[in-house]
Amino acid sequence: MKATIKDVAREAKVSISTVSYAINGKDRISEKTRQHVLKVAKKLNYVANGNAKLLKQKNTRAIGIFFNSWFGPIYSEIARGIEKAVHQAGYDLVACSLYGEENSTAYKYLRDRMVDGAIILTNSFDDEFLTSMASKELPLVVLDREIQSPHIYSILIDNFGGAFTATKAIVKSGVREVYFLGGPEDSYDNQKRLDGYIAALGFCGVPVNHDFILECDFTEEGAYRKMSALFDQGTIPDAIFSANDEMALGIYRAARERNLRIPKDIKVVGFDNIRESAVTTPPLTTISHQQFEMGISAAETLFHALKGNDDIEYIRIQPTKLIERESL
Amino acid sequence: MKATIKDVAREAKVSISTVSYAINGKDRISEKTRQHVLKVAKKLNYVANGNAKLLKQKNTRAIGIFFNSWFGPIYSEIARGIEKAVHQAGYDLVACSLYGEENSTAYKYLRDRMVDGAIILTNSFDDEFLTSMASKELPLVVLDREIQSPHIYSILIDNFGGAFTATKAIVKSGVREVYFLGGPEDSYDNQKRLDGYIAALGFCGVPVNHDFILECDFTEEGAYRKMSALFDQGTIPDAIFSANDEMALGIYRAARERNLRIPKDIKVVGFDNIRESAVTTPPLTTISHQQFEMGISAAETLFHALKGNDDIEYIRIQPTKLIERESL
DNA sequence: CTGAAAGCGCTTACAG
DNA sequence: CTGAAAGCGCTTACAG
Repeated sequence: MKATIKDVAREAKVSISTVSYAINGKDRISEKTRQHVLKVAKKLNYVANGNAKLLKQKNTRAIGIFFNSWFGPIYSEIARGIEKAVHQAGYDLVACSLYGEENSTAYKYLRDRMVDGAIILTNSFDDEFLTSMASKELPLVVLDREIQSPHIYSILIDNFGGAFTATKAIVKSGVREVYFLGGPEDSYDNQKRLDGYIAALGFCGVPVNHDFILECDFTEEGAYRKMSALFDQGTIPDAIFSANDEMALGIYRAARERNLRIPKDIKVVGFDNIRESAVTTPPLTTISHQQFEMGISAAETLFHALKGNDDIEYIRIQPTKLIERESL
Repeated sequence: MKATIKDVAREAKVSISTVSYAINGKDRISEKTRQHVLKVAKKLNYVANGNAKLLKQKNTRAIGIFFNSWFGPIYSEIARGIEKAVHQAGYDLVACSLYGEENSTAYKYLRDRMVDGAIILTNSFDDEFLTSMASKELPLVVLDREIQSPHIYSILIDNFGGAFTATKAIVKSGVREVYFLGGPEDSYDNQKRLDGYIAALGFCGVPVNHDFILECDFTEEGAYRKMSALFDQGTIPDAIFSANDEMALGIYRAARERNLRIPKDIKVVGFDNIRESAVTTPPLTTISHQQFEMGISAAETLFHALKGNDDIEYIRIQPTKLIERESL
């Protein structure tokens, strides 16, 4: 059985208070006593019970990172940034998924306040639940999503700006027939990216043609089908701005099957800079959001809130960058 | 401030025991009382303090998954499998990284026994530490690593079998000059994969040529450099078995720069089936280990151990499969 | 410098 | 069916 503070006290012939002081490095006891206690503790293989400690101390010194399901390639850089900042602050980071919904670990850990703060990478928690949970003692940071509520902070990708940059780059490369391959209409990201696309066309003096705006579903397979159909009816766009890289992969596959060359026959620009985009033939020109920095920013916002700062911006927008490769 | 059981008891005008019974659904109290208590609890927004609960109950009902750093694409499927099995068992799954080493969350959570069991996806914990932590109450499952110790179970990829299959497939395709591009010599995976390669050549009656065995470092960049040098000195292997997919990506890049065609000039087979391998040109033929099943297997092993079964195999080997694409 | 004691928020025999 | 009380393993005023 596991040794408790009592066992150590008995064995060391001191009181449990003394053991506690020794273990926690308080300077109230003599160095001699401390050393003695530490030796006994080591011998007994003693480690303090985390739950008892937390029960007294009230705070958990842990930050939760909650997401839908295990990280795809996109999330891992965000998580790395968060991890770095959280560690630096001396907190622990525990990741929980929402697999199982209301019975998921993420749900439970948030509801039971097993963490002092949380960073949320999913939209499976509904706004209402998050609003009801957030408090001064449990601030929340949501990524890529806007919730207007005290103690909830949003970090947003600059979807609009990224799409604007991508579309402008396409037009500058000399084409005027620029298609937009989008995600689901009700997707927040998609809406913003579409706005950026339209704004950039306007900016460049290219009229918007609504036939060029294709609705799809953000998946490789969906894009493959959509583009295959388009190609097979004889339409070969000069250029396509794909609202995410996954779909750009689908465009590539459909084009390759029909011997259409990228970028010669069709120029393609993506969004997200997923790992695959660097190794396609040709490598995909895309918009990168700075995941790592976004993670750092999320964690820092949280710690500011935890410190009680109340002049924190409720919304931060993370800049994007055009990654020029060979598909444009 | 957060409501406690006392607040609920006072407000509901019952004892705290009654509140506890009501909340936990024990059938010792009248339905009427229960409903009353539940209503008050809801009104007060009461949720039980997890730490206090755990302190009494002794076990955490949580499983830890510990890894080096945030999941690359390989790990996420394993995590998915683990998550599914853990959820099914009614446990929580918390993921912690080893970022920060001795001060990392993973280290702390294991040492402080914040979990009832753990699945370990890293070799940053040394064998000795794991051996000292493992017990009947805290069994451990290590992936892709062998530790001989009670209460520690290993789930291994069939590195040998996979390499054997890959190499045999290459020889069967009609070439006899098969190179091996390996990882670091002291890598466990690499050693087993090299053994499989050698065994397959022997099995097919092809003599082993030690000049064909190249040592590299499992990275894209390393492989790119190694192969560039090889090509530039005029050596163009008929075929290469790359001990992982990352390195196969480097081979592709070096070959592409020199207009060497795959598989016409060089056949390439990889190992791991990472996401990128499906979208290269041509798509990479590779060995897949069944990540998801491996995760399920890991979690199930853990729960068997937790239930006190003592006839569990200490080592399980996860089969591999040849994924035939177009690089062979 | 050290110890006896209260208390964190729960659960669970035990008594009635 | 309900309540008073012990106790889980700690921390931390308080007293000496």
